[in-house]
Amino acid sequence: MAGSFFEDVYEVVRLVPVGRVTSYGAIARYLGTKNARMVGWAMNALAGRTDVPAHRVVNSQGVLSGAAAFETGTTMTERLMSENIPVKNNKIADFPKYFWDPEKELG
DNA sequence: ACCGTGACGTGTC
DNA sequence: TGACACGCCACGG
Repeated sequence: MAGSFFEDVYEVVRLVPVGRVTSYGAIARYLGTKNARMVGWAMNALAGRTDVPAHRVVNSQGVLSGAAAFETGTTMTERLMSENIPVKNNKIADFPKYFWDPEKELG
């Protein structure tokens, strides 16, 4: 599958269940890289695409650090809210409750 | 092959 | 708590 690092990232993001979120660092560790920035960078290249649920990826604190990359500054928040994920001030409330760890869930 | 860039993470002050 | 510095590495030019 490893066509490229980006594709691997996208594939993991697609595996995130509705109503759940994961973090850049979690994806980075799952893919074996030590740099979460690579994941963030891959997500940046995703701007405008709808075939990957980019809104389900936040930073380690549950903050929607990539909200600015969406259509509007509130698009990411609204998408999460529509999936029953509470967002307050660009941050997910009860983040640990909705966190989905690929390494733990997928193995 | 070198350089700049970057939706992060963690440790320190 | 909050702000800052540094490490990490894939990709395009």
